[in-house]
Amino acid sequence: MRSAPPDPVTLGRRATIKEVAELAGVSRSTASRALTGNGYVAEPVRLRVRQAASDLGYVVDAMARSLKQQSTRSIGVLVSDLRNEFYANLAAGASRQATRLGYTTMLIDDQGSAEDEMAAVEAFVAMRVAGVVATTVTPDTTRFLLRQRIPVVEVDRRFSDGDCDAVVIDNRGSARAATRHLLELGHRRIALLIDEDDWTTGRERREGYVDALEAAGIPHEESLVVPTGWDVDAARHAAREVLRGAHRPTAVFAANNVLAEGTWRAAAELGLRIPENLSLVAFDDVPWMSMVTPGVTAVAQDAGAMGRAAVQSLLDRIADPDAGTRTVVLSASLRRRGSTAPPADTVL
Amino acid sequence: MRSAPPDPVTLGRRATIKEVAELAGVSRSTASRALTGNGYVAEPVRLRVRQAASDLGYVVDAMARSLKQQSTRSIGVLVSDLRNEFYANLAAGASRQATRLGYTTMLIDDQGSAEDEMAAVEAFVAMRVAGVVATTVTPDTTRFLLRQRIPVVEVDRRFSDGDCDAVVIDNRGSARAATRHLLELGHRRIALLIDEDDWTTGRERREGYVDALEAAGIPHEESLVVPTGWDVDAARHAAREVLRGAHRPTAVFAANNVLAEGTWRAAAELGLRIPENLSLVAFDDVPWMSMVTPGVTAVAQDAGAMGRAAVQSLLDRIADPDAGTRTVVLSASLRRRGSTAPPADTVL
DNA sequence: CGGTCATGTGGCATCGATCCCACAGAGCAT
DNA sequence: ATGCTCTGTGGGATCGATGCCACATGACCG
Repeated sequence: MRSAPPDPVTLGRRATIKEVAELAGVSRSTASRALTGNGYVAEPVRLRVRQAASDLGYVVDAMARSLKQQSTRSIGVLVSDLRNEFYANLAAGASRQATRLGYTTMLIDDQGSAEDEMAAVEAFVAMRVAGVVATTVTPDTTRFLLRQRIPVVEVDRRFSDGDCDAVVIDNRGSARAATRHLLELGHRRIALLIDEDDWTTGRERREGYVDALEAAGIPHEESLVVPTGWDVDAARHAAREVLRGAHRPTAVFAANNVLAEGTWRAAAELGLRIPENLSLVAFDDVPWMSMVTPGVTAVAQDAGAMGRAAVQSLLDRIADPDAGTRTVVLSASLRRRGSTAPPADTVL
Repeated sequence: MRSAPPDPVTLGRRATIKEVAELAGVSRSTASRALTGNGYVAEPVRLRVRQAASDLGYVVDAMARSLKQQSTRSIGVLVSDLRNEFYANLAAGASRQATRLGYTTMLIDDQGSAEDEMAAVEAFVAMRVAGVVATTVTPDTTRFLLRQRIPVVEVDRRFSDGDCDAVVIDNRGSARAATRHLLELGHRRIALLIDEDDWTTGRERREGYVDALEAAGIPHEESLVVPTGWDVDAARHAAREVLRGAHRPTAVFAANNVLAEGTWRAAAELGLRIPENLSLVAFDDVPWMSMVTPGVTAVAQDAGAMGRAAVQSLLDRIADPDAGTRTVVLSASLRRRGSTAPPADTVL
């Protein structure tokens, strides 16, 4: 029976700073100073300690550290659905920015459910995260975190106006620009396909649509605002209804990428050619919109930038907890593609 | 000066179990038992403690708990690029499964960089995660974690054959099926567009392609295997080169969704009609492939299922650290769409 | 009435890292 | 010599929750 040398890394338990200190022949205090760089340590001692740590494969126990320091270097990121590219890009931007600034990220996908969301933030509180970036679905979430004195940045949509920082895009202005684009092409009957009204995103997009119509002196026709469910099929059915009639709109403004997909499929099913028979503008540019023929004109919001900005805001807030709350409004741009053209029966 | 009642939640620090115990008029031990449910507590006492906890907004300190218990209920998930839908779906599947099983997730996007990857796993070790699910880019990552005695499950690609559990799909078989589909349609000159060979994914897809050709008795022509970079532009250029010649292939098998996008764009630029002038099969089905006309025939792998399976494997491993390592191979299916048809000059 | 058991409760050490404080020794000026 | 500063090190309390163990109470039996 060969006996392997007792390798503290491969065999025993995980090394602690006490073991590092013993191996280096110093006290725990000195080892701690040598490794963290806080306080005096003679150079040769520092080297000895570092060597011992690496020999033992020592990695600091973040639990013990933050218990003592009463603070962590991690933030919580909460999104509604990672499978949706918008949230995925948002999360990626946030996570990378956090890493860059020396924080680790706890990311939770709450599936858009209020219950899961509350469970998620409880986990964040338990982990004593330094702050949270979230696309919430109820105002309770932010309220709960603020009661626990944990800074929050709401992203994409606002629920707690003024009570916390936020990062959003100019939904109203972008929706107005998209609608104006259609008006300038000569469209007069423009349908708005929209899934909800409770969040600032939906409400503001609708307001922007109305703004543009009013500015053009066009009466706001209630039947052209089409409420629908949140998934592709619901949107497809709703679009089919509104596009079937003889007096159908000449253009559709879809308030998000899912609704745009539904509209696109409905048009194909009805044999409507885009843009000859129907113009289409989408809110939220996603890859398929530039892959199809013709490409879909869309409002492009930079989700990654929103994530980065949110983390930046959060860390600013952590650095100065008493500053006034701030809302960062990012701009979005309209990407013109082939799906929008003057209506067939119009001469400009 | 009005003096507000001293509200422990809104004002002071975060409540500790000691404060809960005092408010309930019991000892810390009893409070702990009442809240965790381990050990005897009389029913009225339990209620009093729970009430006190909720009055104070008490949330357990996960740091202190896991320091004491020497274990955590969180796992690390490491992916290469959240902006890529494949990884986003994988992460979503993993995260949801973990939540379902009572674990929290630390998710890190390492941008496909070996350095970031090592930093990420150091953070995981520091947080004392119970295990890690990762799409790694070097064998070092897994090795490092295993040395720290942290269970690892490699997903999508394997680097540490046999040393740890893994969840992959049947790349070779799926690539074989995709190639065979083209052969059955009558194609004989089939190009393979591929970006790398170092990972098991690329290597196995290539092997599957070769398998199918050999089985059909078709000589493997070296010039039809086209190596390219990893982004859309590189793929587009490479595809343009191979599709330009007179003696061009009648079909292209793109080894992932990015390469398929490049091929699609190159074909459009060259005025090649799909499927009349060129058939296209992709590995990894993504939404645009069913939005464009014609739809793109593709091997669909269920990334969410891979994430779920990986977390399941990880928790199995945590439950039984000494079991033999296991590799779960998920199947993928070929979705036939309009982009594949018999070559123009062939009569079947 | 003493002993045993079941049911509850509290004291206290413990997890690992940090950091305040005390102190040692060296160098230097008074 | 005494007092002072500067550099460097170690002792020990501390963070919050847990869970072992000892002990208290009451019921019940022999």
